[in-house]
Amino acid sequence: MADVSFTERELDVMAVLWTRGPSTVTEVREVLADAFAYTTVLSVLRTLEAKGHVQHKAEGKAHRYVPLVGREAAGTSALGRIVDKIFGGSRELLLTHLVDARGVDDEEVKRLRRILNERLRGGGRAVR
Amino acid sequence: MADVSFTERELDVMAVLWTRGPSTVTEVREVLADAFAYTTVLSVLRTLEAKGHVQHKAEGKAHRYVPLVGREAAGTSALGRIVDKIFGGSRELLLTHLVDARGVDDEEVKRLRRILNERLRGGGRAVR
DNA sequence: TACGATCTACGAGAGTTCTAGTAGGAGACT
DNA sequence: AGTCTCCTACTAGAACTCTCGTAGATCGTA
Repeated sequence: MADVSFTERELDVMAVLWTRGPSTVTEVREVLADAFAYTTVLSVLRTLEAKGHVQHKAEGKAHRYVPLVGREAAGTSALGRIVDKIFGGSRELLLTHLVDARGVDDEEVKRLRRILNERLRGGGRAVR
Repeated sequence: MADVSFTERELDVMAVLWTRGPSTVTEVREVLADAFAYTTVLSVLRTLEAKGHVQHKAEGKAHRYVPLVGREAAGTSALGRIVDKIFGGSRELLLTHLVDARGVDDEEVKRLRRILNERLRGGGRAVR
């Protein structure tokens, strides 16, 4: 699989496509937190397309952009980098950090634990 | 706190400082996976210093660079960005992803669960 | 002192990222 | 047909990133 990494701005745009689904420039622009020129958003989308991360289909005279890379692939890539470079390869350290973050209460920790339990209860796949 | 984000190469170098501790250019260079010119590594370190992420102290005629930003801060920043942008704010989704990664066996999942249990057993701090 | 090794400071070129302006096409309305 | 609006294509400049070369300082040693 090709490298799936995004620049800051590209990630902003991909985030919109992931949550909203296929969108036009105008739609993406409306969702973005900061105000950018229409052409700025268009440029980012075109760059993403050039890199093969999105694709467009005509819709009237506009283009609707469809993400070709899912959250999964992007997440795998980004998380891998973080685990390696920042947490020295330790997933434990990363998890510790995750639950020490502000705003994580016991309820959430329990939900997280449930995920692990389900994974252990055979919900998870075997090690390949 | 100032923005704690690193470019790819800066992160490579910070990773060395985090694992090895304060290091000279030569030391960092030896640890880096890819072969870079001495001056390349020096430049990265100088850039990091200009941004306030590291500091140096003289040691003989060489400089020893000390990280001013810890794994913690960098991790918080990077993880926050990923949770927000890629996993739509869901730490659960991130964790699911983390344990679905290749190479994660049941033993590791149990270790991770232990971390959560300890956190619940009051090892964790109260919610501020 | 002269030489070689080592190290920093500075400069710079190539490539990427970020932002947005301008030009021009196409549909809608008068 | 003329004009307004919306949209894409193209262009471009400023800033940043990545890499490394060259110059010059310093230290140890012959």
